[in-house]
This record gives sequence, C-alpha cells and structure tokens, in this order.
Amino acid sequence: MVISAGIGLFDLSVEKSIINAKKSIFKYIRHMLSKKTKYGIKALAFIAKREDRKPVQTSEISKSENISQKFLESILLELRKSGFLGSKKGKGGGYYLIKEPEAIQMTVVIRVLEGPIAMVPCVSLNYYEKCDDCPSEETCSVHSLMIQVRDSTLKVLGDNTLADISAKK
Amino acid sequence: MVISAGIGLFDLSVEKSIINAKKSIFKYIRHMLSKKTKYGIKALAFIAKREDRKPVQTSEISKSENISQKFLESILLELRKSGFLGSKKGKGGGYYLIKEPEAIQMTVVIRVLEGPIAMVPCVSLNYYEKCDDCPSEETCSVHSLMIQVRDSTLKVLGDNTLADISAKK
DNA sequence: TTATAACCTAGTAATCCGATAGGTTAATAG
DNA sequence: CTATTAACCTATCGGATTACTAGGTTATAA
Repeated sequence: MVISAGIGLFDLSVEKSIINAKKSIFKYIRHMLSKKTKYGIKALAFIAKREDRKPVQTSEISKSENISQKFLESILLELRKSGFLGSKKGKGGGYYLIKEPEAIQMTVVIRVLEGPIAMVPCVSLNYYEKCDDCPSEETCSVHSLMIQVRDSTLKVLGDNTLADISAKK
Repeated sequence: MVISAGIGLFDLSVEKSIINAKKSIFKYIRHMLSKKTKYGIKALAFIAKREDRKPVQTSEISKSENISQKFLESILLELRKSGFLGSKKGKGGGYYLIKEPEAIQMTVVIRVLEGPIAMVPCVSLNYYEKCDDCPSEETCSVHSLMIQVRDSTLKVLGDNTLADISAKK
C-alpha cells in the first residue's frame, strides 16, 4: 500500500538537505522583518546612543550604519510623523528623540514600521481580520498555535525598550 | 527649536489612528505566515484527526477547509516529498500520515513549508546569512533582540506537535 | 545670501504569492 | 480490458510588495 513514502521524518541529515536545497533554489529567502524596519530600529538606536540631545543628521547615520541615505530619509520621516522623533532643518539640523529611550517599547516601533506582529491576521490585536476560509476560530488548528506565538513575541518585544537595545557595549 | 515634533508617543488613540490609516491604505497587510503554510498545517491537522490511517483525498480536505484544490495539491505533494505524508494513487487513494502526530513538531513543519522561523537571516539557525550592512553582530542593536524573539518562538513551536493542534474539540 | 539638511512626489526593477490551466501516470472497480 | 479515480507534473500569470533611486522644494542657520 505504501507506494511513495517520502523521506523518513527523523533523519535529520536529510531534513537539513531539504532545507539547504530550498536555500539554493530561492535566492532571496523570505524573512519577516523588512529592511525598512531593521534600518529604522538601527537609526533609533544610533540616535539614542547620543548623550546630548543634539540633532543627528541622516547622512551621519547613513554612513555609520551602511544604509542608503535616500531610503533612510524616508524612514526617519515616517518615524517623525509617528511621534518618535523631532526634526530640525538647515545647518546643524537633523533628528532627535522626543521621549526617553526607556519609554519606547519595541512593540510600538515595530507596529508602526512593519505593521502587525502576529503571524496571521486573525490573531492580530491591532490589525485583526477574519480569515475568509475559517468558519470558526475556535476549531481552527492554526489559531491557538498562532496566539501562543504572538503572545511570546509580544512579551519579548514589550520587555525590550530602545534603551535596552541601544545599550553601549 | 522644535519645529515639527510629530505626535505624542503615548497618546494611544493617535497611535491607533496611525495604525488604522496604515490598514486602510494598504489593502493587503503583510503577515508572516503564508497561506501555503497555513493550508499545509490545516491539511496535516485534518489528516491527523482521522482515527483510521486510511488515505484522505485532496478533494475532501479542499472542500472541508475551503482551500483551492489545485493549490492544496501542490502543498500536499510537497509535504509528501518532505517526508510527512505517504500517498496512494487511484480510487480510494489519497494522503496519510507516516509518523505519529505526537512526533511531529510544528517547528519542522513550518521550516519546510515557510522557511526560516527567525525574523532576520543573521539569527536564523537553519537559514543563516550574514547581513551585508552589519560590520559586527555583537554590536548590532537588532541582533540580540531578534535572537530573543527567535528563541521564544522556537520554544512555542517546538512544544506544540501535530497532535496538540489537531486535538478534537 | 548661500549653504545645509529636512521634506515631498514619483517611479522602477526585481521578486514573491496565490493561484489556475492542462495535462500524465498509476491504481482500483467492474 | 476498460473506465474511472486521484495523485503527480509543468508552466504560466496578475497583482502586490520591497527596496530602492531621481529630482526636486522648503525651511533654517551662518
């Protein structure tokens, strides 16, 4: 009866080889955090590291963190509009933090830059959307699993503030 | 000096309004779990719920779970090739589990269907890639945060097996 | 008045997702 | 032996997103 049984589930070396095959076939592996968000966090951390509250220029962050300046400009602009940063034009201008780094949770930063933290819309607190395919969320096998993932992720991101991740080393 | 101070960081109603604006502008919100993975998990759970080990047809799962049959076909095929399922052709054919549901961790399922669990390549255990922009991972502000997220997610997905998520209700 | 740096609008190549179309092969029932 | 069934295979596609780039305008300070 067993015609094509596939590969044994616990042969870890084979499992690894499947994963490696996937790696080589798809050049760009899909990851969850966009570069925009990554750059945004890095920029915020860079600004937070400054002892003085003097404005930091986009060009300085761009050079130091190896981020395309134009791209970074758009990100910092968004962070200003979202209430994380203040700005000043002209010479000596730049961006500066409005709030204390200790008061900025990473959940808030990521929600603004990236969007939802949940892996599926039906368990998202801020971006909730019903699944069209699911008749009921209670009987959905994916739902409760994704709630667990969401909560553990929220805990980590809520416990970490900008002060934590920009701690000087 | 403060010219454009943006919006207060702790005004939650305003924060919500930003999120809602984002919601309406982008019709399709990017979430982390693809439909392919979601459907794959649902299909595995559906098959696991069967008491007998008799093959389950794609068409039955497709109807019951509201999944496009052709799309589901390709997913089940991949699950067979990855060693989760066995298959049988012809009348009375279909897909069936090869291993006990208790022995199938969700980490393994998700890695095969979705790819990396980590949010950034530089903290991925199975799909590691160095960031081109980071000179050192130790001083990167994003790195340690993403390790924490990865580990908490791995814990949840490792603790849950197919048996757990397909428990009859 | 001139240099500076934020601000704004638009566009683009590459890529991925979620399917659909249309067939081939293998197993079973009659 | 034939018809039916259901897995298997290949190819293609529209729509959307990402990560930029181009080219300007506006406000500030020296």
